[in-house]
Amino acid sequence: MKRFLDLISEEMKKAFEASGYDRELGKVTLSNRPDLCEYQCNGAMAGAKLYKKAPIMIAGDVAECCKGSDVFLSVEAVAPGFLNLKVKESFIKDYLLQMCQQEKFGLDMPEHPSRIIVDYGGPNVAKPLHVGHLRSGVIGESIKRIARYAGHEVIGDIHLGDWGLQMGLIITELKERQPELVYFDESYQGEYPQEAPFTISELEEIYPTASSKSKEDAAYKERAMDATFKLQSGVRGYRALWDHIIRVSVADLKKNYENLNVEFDLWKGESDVHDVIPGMVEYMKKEGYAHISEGALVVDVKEETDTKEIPPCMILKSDGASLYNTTDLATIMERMREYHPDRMIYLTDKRQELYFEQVFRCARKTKLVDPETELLHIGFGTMNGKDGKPFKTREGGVMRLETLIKEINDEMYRKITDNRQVDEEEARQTAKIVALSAIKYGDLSNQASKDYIFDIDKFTSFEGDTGPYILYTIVRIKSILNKIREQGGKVEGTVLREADSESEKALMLQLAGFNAMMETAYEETAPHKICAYIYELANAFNRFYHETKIVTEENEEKKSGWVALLLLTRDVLETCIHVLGFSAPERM
RNA sequence: GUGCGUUUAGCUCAGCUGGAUAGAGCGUUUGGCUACGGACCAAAAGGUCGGGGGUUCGAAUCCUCUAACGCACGCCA
Repeated sequence: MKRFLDLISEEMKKAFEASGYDRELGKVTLSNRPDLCEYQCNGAMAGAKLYKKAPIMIAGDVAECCKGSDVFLSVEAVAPGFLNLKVKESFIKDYLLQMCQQEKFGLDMPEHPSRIIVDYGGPNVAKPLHVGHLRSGVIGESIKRIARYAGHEVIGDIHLGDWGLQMGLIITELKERQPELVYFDESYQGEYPQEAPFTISELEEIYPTASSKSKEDAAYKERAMDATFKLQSGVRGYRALWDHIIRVSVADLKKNYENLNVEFDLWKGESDVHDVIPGMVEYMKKEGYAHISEGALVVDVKEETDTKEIPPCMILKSDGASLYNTTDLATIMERMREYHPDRMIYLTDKRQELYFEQVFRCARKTKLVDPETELLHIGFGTMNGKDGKPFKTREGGVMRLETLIKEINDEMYRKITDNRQVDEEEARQTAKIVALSAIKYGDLSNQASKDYIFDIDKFTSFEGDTGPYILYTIVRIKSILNKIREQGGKVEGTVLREADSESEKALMLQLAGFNAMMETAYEETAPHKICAYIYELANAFNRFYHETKIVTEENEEKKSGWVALLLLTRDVLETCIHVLGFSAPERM
């Protein structure tokens, strides 16, 4: 279905053509003077030079040509040459009627859907999720859902950090503590136990302990590196321990991500490409892409047109070990082989921008990907505290994600139960839903690439540009619809009517912009545009609601039209929050 | 040093790819509850868009210089 704005532009272009001017001048945009008009066209001013004519004259000609249009209620030529447009109520109604009948409110599906892999830039196993992991999960989930809604095939891969020195450290520390464990008995031939010899909380304590020990004690670090080597060369007991570590961590990660409404299709990690690395390295050497520089194996990725220095992409360290680059490149290679995606999107902190530039260039140069495969890095900014510095606990440590979520859940529960009687269980559930909207909307309503201030008070507020305000609006609509049902009124099967007030028309115009907004959000991978849209939609609805008595309306036809409008507003809002990754309760 | 990013109201942020009087929210001030949910609505005050120069009929937006802050620049991820 065509965009609403394109239809209007089309009409305006016809008028320019009919008046003897270039039709391309007829581009229409949203009005930036809502007090004067709904839409505007500035083409007359752009054409003034071309036709050596005063803009107002051109505008006048075009306005004259628009008389009797099915689209425009009024077209005014205003000094110095603006064309101020208002659209006919019947035209808007017809557009919304079509929108209701079509799948996805008239959003066009791609002719050739893309296959997209979203890489969430993997948390490390055995380390608790902290606030730094929030953004990649929240933004990644939304980008995934937006792309799916736009008709593409999306595969989300958590891409765990499960293969480096960290694993050797954990194993070493375990050995220190429980050297009698069967995993360390190299002569052992039997089956290993099913149960892991540690819990998730022990694991979370073991890693930092081991990490700090290795920094102070060189011999300890030596043992950890040896353990890493043994693990990677497939020593049975070490592999069995590793399996336990992964299983325990993944179970915990799943629980945490579930709380955030974030899902992954693939739980792959760095370990999955371990076996293909030697072949890839060999290939890069054989084809002459890679060479030794300062002892390390590198691929040059600088280009003639560069204005800055791009260091080479390192494939192997001078000790022959692989590194992050190696696993990322091998992962790209494997993904091409297994899925052949059209596009890979990486979500990480924006500080890794240069790194990904190198890896992407290297993947292209070494032909690991096709020339048309898109590689996109979305670098997001830091989540800061109210002081503008990276978010910390009151004690100054890194805050666990679990803690943060719990704090917000509790705060929301307090607000919901404040001054009213609510069922405890229901209040807890509602608090959880509303809290999630607060966190996600707070994050997504900012541009991803910018740092933002995580202000709990602001995000959990029910007022202003917040998640809870959006939910409140949805719940309010549901409440009205329920009321009408209770009174035996008709809800399903109602049909939209022409607007008969300014606020109703404004609401309808906002709804008509849905497909254009969603297309833009997909193309620009910009969830914040969806937030801005639903905020305006919620405002438009609340304004309309405030001056319209729906339930008590006696003119049944009118009432029925309003109910249809409520349904559409609710559905569009719910669709939008769904792609943002949260949902609305029935009551709050 | 080089490159990238940021700089818009007291605070937190938009600004639809060059248009009219630069918009929201919070906070401040004022008005609206015999409530389809006042968790709302209406209104006021508040801005040399970091600074200079340029392109243009027209610039927060494009170009250039400059300042402050942040980040990144081969064996971490």
